[in-house]
Amino acid sequence: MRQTIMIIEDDPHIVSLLAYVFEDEGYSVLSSATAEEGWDLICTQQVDLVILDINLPGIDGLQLCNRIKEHMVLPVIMLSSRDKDDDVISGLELGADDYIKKPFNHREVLLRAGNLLKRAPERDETLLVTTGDLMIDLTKERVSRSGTVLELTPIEFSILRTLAESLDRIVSWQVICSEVWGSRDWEGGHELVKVNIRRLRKKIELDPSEPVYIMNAWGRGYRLLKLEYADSL
Amino acid sequence: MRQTIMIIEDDPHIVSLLAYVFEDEGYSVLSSATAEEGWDLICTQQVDLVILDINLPGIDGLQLCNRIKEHMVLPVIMLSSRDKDDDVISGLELGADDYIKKPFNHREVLLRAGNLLKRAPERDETLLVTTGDLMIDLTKERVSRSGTVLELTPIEFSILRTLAESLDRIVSWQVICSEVWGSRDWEGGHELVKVNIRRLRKKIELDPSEPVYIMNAWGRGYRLLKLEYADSL
DNA sequence: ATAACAAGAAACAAAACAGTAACAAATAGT
DNA sequence: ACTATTTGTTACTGTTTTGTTTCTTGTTAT
Repeated sequence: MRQTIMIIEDDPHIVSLLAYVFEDEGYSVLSSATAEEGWDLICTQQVDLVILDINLPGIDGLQLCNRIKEHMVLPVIMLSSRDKDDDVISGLELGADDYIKKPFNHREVLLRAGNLLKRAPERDETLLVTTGDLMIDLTKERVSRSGTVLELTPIEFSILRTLAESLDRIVSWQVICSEVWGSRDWEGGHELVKVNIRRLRKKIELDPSEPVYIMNAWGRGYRLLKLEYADSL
Repeated sequence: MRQTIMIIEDDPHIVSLLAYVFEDEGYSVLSSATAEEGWDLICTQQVDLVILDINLPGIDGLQLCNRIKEHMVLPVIMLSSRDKDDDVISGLELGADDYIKKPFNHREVLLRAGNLLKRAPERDETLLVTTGDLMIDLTKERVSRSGTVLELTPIEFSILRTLAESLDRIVSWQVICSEVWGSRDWEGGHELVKVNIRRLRKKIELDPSEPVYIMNAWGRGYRLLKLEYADSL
């Protein structure tokens, strides 16, 4: 899903420059010359980030920023030619996430925007764990690999959740046992985990005999590896 | 719980100004004039945010930022007198979360720091011990040398952890025994430690017959030496 | 220098462990 | 009640780890 940048700025040159830069990087761009129109667009369209000039005719950028922050969770970058510290400060105090002074370098804008967007999705979807091509949605209890949904049984999912909650850290079979089955007579616990790990691997690993996600740490337990994602979804 | 700001900056005036400002707002402050010392503090102390000068003697701020971002989740604000766009950009590209140019307004620094901390409320509990090219991640239970992961057995790791927790100090074989095996009949304990130290060295030392990391203190025990890092990762 | 002792090295067997498969019991859907 | 799926149990195999022993090398103190 492409992310959308909303540019609110009355200087058409700046708008077209920014639009060009962001579209070139694969973003969708919306723009508006006034705060009023911008607000309407923000409310009706799917917007992921707002770039907002301080100097606007009518309602100014600071007021709009304030309004945005009161009503929604949405990153805002303020833009200003005024070089006074006061503006930076009032902008940030009103909740702006970043502040860039004109004239700006377009690479800097891109990077700062990217920075904010990187962080944004983790905020509301805190319960999504990803590693490599694997996506584990702990809220919806759904697991997918490269987009295709994997059907896990309750116990399989429960084990995967336990591992995902300690992503990249080793989880002993004792911990898995207590997380998945609650208190349980420990006899056979080790075996149980072994067998179910195998069943889980059969479903989530491309080649279960050469596991990539669930790795064994000899004598210590299992670890769901944190992998950087390949560029496929 | 008070949040801790780490300031890495070689100009003592700036350090004391920032320290004053942040402490006044209720933060705890740690500081260091060099990247090396700063890194050690970040690894061993609970730090929530780093303010990092670009110009530092020895290893510079950009390199340290890079290293931090590779190993932990921790917001970084770069600080620089250089006003060139290139610096801003390379700082942000290396993963810095924000960038402030000197001279700065102290309110602005506070607000930007507050912004980052708001977003990253959970403290990443990375307990990292480094010496030379060795990295021992006590949280993830993972050891790497120059970036490559070393596979240690439970006992090997347990010994290394014991030594790492007393970095640069001598640990007797009695202490190793009780840390690794718990209470144990002491017969053969000395031999056990000897053999397993050897096994450990075989894996972590480049040349096990010429150990660099784990040194023997004759008649007293072993010591994991604290080495300054080569600039290789 | 040399005895006394600590540490390094190598080899071996026992124990612990992970992976695998097959099968029985429990559970849910029809 | 019957079938399919899920879950628990047991058994087997090959591998890795670990404790023990023995021998060699190196260090310290007399």
